[in-house]
Amino acid sequence: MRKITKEVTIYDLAKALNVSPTTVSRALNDHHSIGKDTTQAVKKLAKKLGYRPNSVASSLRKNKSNTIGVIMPLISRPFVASVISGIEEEANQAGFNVIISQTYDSYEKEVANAQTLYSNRVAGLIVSLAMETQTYDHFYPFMQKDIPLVSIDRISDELETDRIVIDNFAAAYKATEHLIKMGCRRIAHFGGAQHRNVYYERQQGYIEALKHYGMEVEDELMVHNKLSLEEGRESMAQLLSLPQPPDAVFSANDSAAVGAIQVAKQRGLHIPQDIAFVGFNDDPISSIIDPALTTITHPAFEMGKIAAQQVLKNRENTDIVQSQTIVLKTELLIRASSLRKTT
Amino acid sequence: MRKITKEVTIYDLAKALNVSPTTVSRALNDHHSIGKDTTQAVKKLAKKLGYRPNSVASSLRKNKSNTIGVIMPLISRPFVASVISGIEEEANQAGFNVIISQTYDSYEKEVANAQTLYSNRVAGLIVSLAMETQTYDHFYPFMQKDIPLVSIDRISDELETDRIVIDNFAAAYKATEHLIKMGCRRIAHFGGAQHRNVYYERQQGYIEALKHYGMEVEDELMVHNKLSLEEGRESMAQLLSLPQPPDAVFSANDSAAVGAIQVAKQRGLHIPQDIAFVGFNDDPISSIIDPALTTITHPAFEMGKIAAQQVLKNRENTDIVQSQTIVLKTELLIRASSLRKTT
DNA sequence: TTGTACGCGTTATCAA
DNA sequence: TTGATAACGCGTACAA
Repeated sequence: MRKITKEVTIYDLAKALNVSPTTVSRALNDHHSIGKDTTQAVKKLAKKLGYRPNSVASSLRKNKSNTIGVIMPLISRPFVASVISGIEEEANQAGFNVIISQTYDSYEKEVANAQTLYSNRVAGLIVSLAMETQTYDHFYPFMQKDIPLVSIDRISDELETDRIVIDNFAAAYKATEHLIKMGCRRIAHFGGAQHRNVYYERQQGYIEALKHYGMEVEDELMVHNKLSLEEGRESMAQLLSLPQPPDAVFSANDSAAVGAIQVAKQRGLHIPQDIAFVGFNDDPISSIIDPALTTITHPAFEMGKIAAQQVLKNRENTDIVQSQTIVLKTELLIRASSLRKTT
Repeated sequence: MRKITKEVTIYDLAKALNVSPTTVSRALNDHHSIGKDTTQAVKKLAKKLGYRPNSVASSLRKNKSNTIGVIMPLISRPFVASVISGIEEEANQAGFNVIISQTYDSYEKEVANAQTLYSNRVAGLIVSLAMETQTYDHFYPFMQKDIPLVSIDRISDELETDRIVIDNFAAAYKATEHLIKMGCRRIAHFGGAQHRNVYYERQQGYIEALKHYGMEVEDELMVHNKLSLEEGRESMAQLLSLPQPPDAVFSANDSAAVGAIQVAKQRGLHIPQDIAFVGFNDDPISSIIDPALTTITHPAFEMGKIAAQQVLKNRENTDIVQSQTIVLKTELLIRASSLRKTT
């Protein structure tokens, strides 16, 4: 039979040491006003008796927990997993925990998650919006209570928060320009939902590069799908059945690009001679596919760290501060899938 | 200037409706003893006033939160990400949240995470042990307080908890047997740290299969590394420089197998004719590498769901129940990397 | 079916 | 440098 031991509280410590609970509380929190010996004695006894701080009680009293809430579309995406690791690292260093929740790109789930995290009185919230989301009222309670709110990657103009993003437009422009310089003349694009900033901006970067180099922007070469491996395959098949198929694809993510490469290979096309590919994200699969996929690198871990830093920084800040937008650098990582010639 | 609105509490609702806070509390929790009209009126007003339950206060009062703690080695591993999704799905359905923490396979991190989760009074804990961990005292407080504790995948004999695992021995046996039946005669093995059950069992399955088919178990063919892609490469290079290199590799995970395949291809070896490969986990990269990697499928999502179910089931259970071990099925997924002949 | 009164463990406030 | 006291918001024994 297991023994259910009663919890040790600061009262128990106080009694045993003949001091007040206040003193114990302060000692445990390294309050400056407590004598060194007292502090040491308290900590020593706490250790001896196996005292475990009850952060629930502390959170209630302070009306704020030591937990940062995180809402992400899907943690199994390598990009997202890295972002979370970055958040965790920074949060843990500051003694904060992280509650992670997934939306599966559903608006409903996002609303539910936001409410739950609010109920848990998270000290801050880091969000990457669900694909579906187009209204933002569910974040209003956080803003009303001045709970730091930071958007990552997938943001919205209608949601005024600190933002950690990359320059999707520039990255896409660079990717497309690279294909052009490699001699590609009919460049297709796989894009995602256009109401989500990242996909819109990537498509705009693509379009702008084409225009700048005097190439036509053709609707039949701009495909919108869910950017899964499967849909990448389907879209590729569709493009290859055009009277004039493309000689390159710039995909808004790696999964779809990899699917497309698989189809192209099956059809006996030579990559990159017959058709070149550029993806986006630098997921692990991008370096495994053969030929290796040229892609855009994302500083995901860094983005997570900065997001957590912003939350921690804004934590005590009741002032009216302008929301910040931090834009991180991306790089074009050239690999075999697009390297038609060496410059 | 943002307004900091005061929180709406059950007291506010009570006053407005001229009932007691008790009634409000019960109504919100659908307590049977409260009249239908009262309940409805309370809920309606709660919605109108934007009442948000304070789960921190509730947790303190009940001395138990509605949060399940999760400790995993590294969430960016596809297997782990799936497990977490399974946990989340089940937990959310029951109105529970999930706090996720990573150990990065470090013992110290694991201890710290356990303490933090304990301080947060999680309602249960789901753990997949860090590679380093060899002592288990940090889980003792949970057992003492009868907080449901469930181990997943990476377990220990010394840690008596419910367990959700796969039959690593059988899976490894099947994988090795498959290679034998494909005509391989010098089968190497990539294994991980042997004090961690999963890697030990996989190696034992490998050894047992060799023995059963009258093949010799050679030390030089059993390589232990960290099973990363990079170390897979190194180990492969090393094996290929043997006087008698292997004609097959059974790797305890996919990453190392993929690295090995890359090296074999670079050396001009034909796969699977010259050398065959089997991995473990069915990670996304296993189907992207060319030739596609034969591997063992893991019901990761399912394992997560069951783990959460166990936690929820044991939640109110102060009885002395024997800890359960649930073993899930794996499958050998045969792909081109090992298919030397069709049977 | 509803209400009264208390306590969960901690910290903020004010006083000493 | 320390202490007494109240309060955070909720749930529950007990009473009505």
